[in-house]
Amino acid sequence: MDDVSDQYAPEDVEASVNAYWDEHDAYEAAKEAHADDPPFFFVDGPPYTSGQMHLGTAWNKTLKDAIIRYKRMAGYDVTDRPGYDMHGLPIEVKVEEELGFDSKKDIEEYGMEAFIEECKSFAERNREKMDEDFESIGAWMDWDDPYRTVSPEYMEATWWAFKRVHENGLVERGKRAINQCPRCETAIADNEVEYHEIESPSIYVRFPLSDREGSLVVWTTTPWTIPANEFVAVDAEMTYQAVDATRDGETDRLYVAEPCAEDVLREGRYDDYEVAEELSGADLVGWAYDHPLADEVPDNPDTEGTGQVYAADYVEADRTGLVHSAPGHGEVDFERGRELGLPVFSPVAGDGTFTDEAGTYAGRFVRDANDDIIADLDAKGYLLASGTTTHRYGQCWRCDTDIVYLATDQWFITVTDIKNELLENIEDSEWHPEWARDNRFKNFVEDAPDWNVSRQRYWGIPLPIWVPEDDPDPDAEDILVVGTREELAERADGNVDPEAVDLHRPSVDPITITEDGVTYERVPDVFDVWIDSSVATWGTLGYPGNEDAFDELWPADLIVEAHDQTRGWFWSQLGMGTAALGEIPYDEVVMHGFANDSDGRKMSKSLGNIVTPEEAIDRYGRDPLRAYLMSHDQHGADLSFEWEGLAETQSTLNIFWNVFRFPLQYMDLDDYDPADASLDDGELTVVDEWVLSRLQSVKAEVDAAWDEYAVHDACNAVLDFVTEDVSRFYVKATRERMWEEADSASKRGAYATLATVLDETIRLLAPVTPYITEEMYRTLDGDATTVHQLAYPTVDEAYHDPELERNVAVLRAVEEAAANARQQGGRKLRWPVPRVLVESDDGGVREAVDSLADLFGERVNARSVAVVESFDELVERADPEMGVIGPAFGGDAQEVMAAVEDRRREDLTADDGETPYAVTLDGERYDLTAEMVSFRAEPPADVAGADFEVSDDDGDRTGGTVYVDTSLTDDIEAEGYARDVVRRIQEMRKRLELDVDERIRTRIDVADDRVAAFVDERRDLIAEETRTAEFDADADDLTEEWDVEGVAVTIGIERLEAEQRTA
RNA sequence: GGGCCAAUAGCUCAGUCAGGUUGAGCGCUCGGCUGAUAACCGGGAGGCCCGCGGUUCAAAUCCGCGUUGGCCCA
Repeated sequence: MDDVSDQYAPEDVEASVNAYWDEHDAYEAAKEAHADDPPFFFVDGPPYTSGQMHLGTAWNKTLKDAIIRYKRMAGYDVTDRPGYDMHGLPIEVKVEEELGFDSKKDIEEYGMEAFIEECKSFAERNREKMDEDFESIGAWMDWDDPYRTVSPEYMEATWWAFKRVHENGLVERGKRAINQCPRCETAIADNEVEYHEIESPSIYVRFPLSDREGSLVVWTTTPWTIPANEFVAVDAEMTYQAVDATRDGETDRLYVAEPCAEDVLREGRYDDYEVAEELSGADLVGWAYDHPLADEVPDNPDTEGTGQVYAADYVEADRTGLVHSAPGHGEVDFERGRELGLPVFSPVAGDGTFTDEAGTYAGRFVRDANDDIIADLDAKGYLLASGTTTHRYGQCWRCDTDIVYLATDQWFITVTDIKNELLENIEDSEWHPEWARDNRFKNFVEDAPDWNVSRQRYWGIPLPIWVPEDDPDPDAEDILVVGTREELAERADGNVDPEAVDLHRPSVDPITITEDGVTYERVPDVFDVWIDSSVATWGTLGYPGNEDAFDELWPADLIVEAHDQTRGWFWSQLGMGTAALGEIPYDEVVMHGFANDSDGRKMSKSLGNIVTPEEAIDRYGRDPLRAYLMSHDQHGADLSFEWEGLAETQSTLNIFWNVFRFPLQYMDLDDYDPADASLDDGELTVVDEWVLSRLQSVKAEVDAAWDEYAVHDACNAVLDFVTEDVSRFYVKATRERMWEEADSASKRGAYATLATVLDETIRLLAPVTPYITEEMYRTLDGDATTVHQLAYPTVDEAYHDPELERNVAVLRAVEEAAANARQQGGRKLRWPVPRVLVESDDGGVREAVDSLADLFGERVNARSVAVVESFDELVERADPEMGVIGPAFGGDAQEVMAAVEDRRREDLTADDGETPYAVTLDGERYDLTAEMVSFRAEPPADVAGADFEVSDDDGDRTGGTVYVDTSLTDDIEAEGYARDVVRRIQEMRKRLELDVDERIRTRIDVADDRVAAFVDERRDLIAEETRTAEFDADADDLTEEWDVEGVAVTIGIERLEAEQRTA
């Protein structure tokens, strides 16, 4: 116990605990201790291995770690396998950057296999770094065996699932409108598209009508989609106008929506116009027009149905009210085109260049061709107006390249076919907070489109789809989907070793399968990386390779992620779980928030407001950071990171440290072992009983909080208990008992109580602050290898006494008021007061104080305590009412006022009963009416009062007033001065660094004779309190002059010779 | 453009579901305590509860419309 540091130094504690954990395999011990407990299947949402830990991931892993530690202590065998998401475009893009690549061509030239190797080693390097990061914040997970999405077993889990999805009839190949990143040359999912403001062309184009005079006017920001225009959409309900517009003497007939007419004509710089006709949108349907770029793009399908007006629900009265529609370049256009049975024309390649189908524009990058297209339209007289506009536009989430919308052939999981099942399965999961599921997640799932799972890339899990070699566009029933490596080995042409095969590209690419005379080859695509993590619940268990664990554990009991995962992992798992197995793969979800900067803004490089976990740990330590993060709302609310808040948390833990350290030296002196503490040994006082009861209440509160995974409530309840109840009240009330030299039942009771409180508090906080609690546990007990293998404390009703808790709550409110009154009376706590009166009209309050009167008297340092319903010594003093006195007495009013002011009621009361009150001035009597004087009740001289307030059993407020009599007697002065002297001697002892029990020689010279007499009178008390063996005028190891209440007191102390030091 | 969440003391947050005198911690300031002492405790100052409407005897709380921030979607 000697090596417990005076000051809570997180870095020292954490370093020593870390070394201890390593040396004693504490993590393994904790796991082993609960190996036979019922299982708890936690699944780690795999972080992506493209970067290092930031504050948000630190929060996430800390929360998971706290829950895992708690669950373990609560008696579960917890699955704690961490995971890493290691495939995907983001890593490819980083590696491309490292290698200086610009396009897929560079990759092909470098060699696919070499490139994939680079991606793999990049992901592995990052993973190892992240292992260290997560371990560095104390996350106890199975770092020796994380699941990695690149491992053959894990990849197999996706194949297996996808095969199930196919068997369920939910795999489909088809043309869809997709987002294409022209740089990465792959389709990207809707949720991989990020939106930003860009400047684009803004053009108004005339589409000349075929069968009548005039033109339709459309507006677009993507001139490059006009070559693929196939129809114009109108709102059937909207009113359209035929407008004869005149410019430079020429008149054009233009068709636009009525609300848009004026704007369009202004844009077209027409001088004048006349409305020739009004029509509904429905009237326009079926009208044919000539494609304005028919000459330039001869391949644009000129079939039955194209080049016409149709109604569509995506039309708004915006710009022109007529919408240029190109099914090959937009999702809504695509859907409507499909309904109408129109062909899909998308003359753009994956790299964003026009194909040969685009005629004169072939080979040009689409956005580079905008100007030519505009010029061609202008030359042909179809350009009504041309300018620019800023608007939101999608870009690739990884390389920030603006996307192009294309219609290409992709592989889909048709989750829209099972929408109802998805929504039903959501109901099987419990979310914290609830609104995240019922509002946010449900809305998202309702709107979710089919899942495009194919990516035309390299670093990913290859699609396990084989298609007939002579049928590149097969129906779903004509494809083969392989579910396992074993199956691949069985069905493949040629030899495949299931143990050795690397499922990555390019090694799987050449594998063919021949069945029933048809040879199949693998489609070259890889999976969308969201597929990888979507199978994490069984991937974690090594399924399908390992079936036992799956049968026992699946589905997951709990997952824990931030709110961005509604669209991510929460969704992908629901989608995959439902499509493959018909079930949601997790039972409970904790959705936490984001770590923002102190202004609530996102931390970002560009804002320069990033706080790293490393910096936070360097400045304040791991436990303080963990406790700080955990003390904030864990259910969906964002955190605004504040350095001051972190500092505050550290000082809270410092209080915990002090509470822990305080009894050690006394226990040490008495050879008391806190590990053997028993509440049956010694005598429990009312404060002991109280703090033990509070401990039961706190455990009940903490238990309820953990049930909801409200880690913040659990953490704060314990920390509040430590600071508020243990430090501020219990320790203060118990100090003197520990200071007693002789062994006593009371002291042993105090030791046992504090040892019990510490033991349980340590265990209650262990999940959140693992280092400091381990250090404390090792100091106090250390019997088990680690505190984290012990059982989480539970409520012991035998020590629960709610009535006592209520009474003490009243006592504390009253005590606070007494301190206030003392301050008003100018009497510091060290000086006793003759009496304290508690006045309350509430019987419950009086009973509470009565029941604890002795304790109360001690705490407020009062010689006597009285509890009364009303304090009968209050003095009513007069306030003259000048509004009445003035008019009544005229010139004498000022003197009357002075005579009335502050007089006691009985002194003012007229003795003849003629009038209520009277005063006499220079022998002349002035009668006063009741209206002329008001009274206020005041305590008598030397008594100060202060109000207090408490809540009663029904939660209503009640209270009263505390009166402190601060009058002095010789006896009180003597004790006051003596205690002032004691206090100074103690400080000097401390300065000399004397042992607590070391005896001294003391000299006291008081400059004032009266005070000197008081001090002399109490020499015994002083000697006892300061362990003074004798008073000696020559004691001078340390001499100091003090000012005690304005009197100079010179004090000297001296060590005794060695043999005399202990009595 | 749409959905969800948040906005309360200088700062971080309770209180909002179930309407009934806005609380705590930190900071500031004044004081106290003292062998937990580079620790600890008390008093005080400090609030148009984001704004505007509405419901109600009564709104921080319920409803509507906005503003700002966060997340998600288009």
